[in-house]
Amino acid sequence: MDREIKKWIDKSIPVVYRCESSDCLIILVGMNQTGKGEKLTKEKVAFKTKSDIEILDDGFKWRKYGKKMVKNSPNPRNYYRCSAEGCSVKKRVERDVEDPSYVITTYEGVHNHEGPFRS
DNA sequence: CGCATTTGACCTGCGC
DNA sequence: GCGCAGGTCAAATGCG
Repeated sequence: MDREIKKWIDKSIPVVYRCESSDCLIILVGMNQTGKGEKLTKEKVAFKTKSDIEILDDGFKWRKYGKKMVKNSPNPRNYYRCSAEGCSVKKRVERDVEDPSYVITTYEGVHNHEGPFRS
């Protein structure tokens, strides 16, 4: 995680928000190309939340498409994708290295459709 | 019956 | 140019 954040900092300027009222950390990363001359504009949002399970249902239907073991942490990393058509939003879920009780959920992209309402 | 999930392999990108 | 790491895809299986 630390290395990844460093990577983001190296390529863009991340904005970090902290939820003092609860155990969560929100990191907004606006990836604007800085040195390539291109105009790549990707947005990445990482949520670090204290949770027992890694399947945080945020109202969308996610389809798991991959699992990977990162060297940085002994924990596996899960890759999810929005099941809606035309919606290429990707979600990455992994546990915190220092605090296994924390789950780091990273969203990439924006939903081009209205998400299913969950009451 | 349909769809989501699972695991391993393959491919691409970046670093050295 | 090669090696490593990360990310993605695809086929089979299980469950709803």
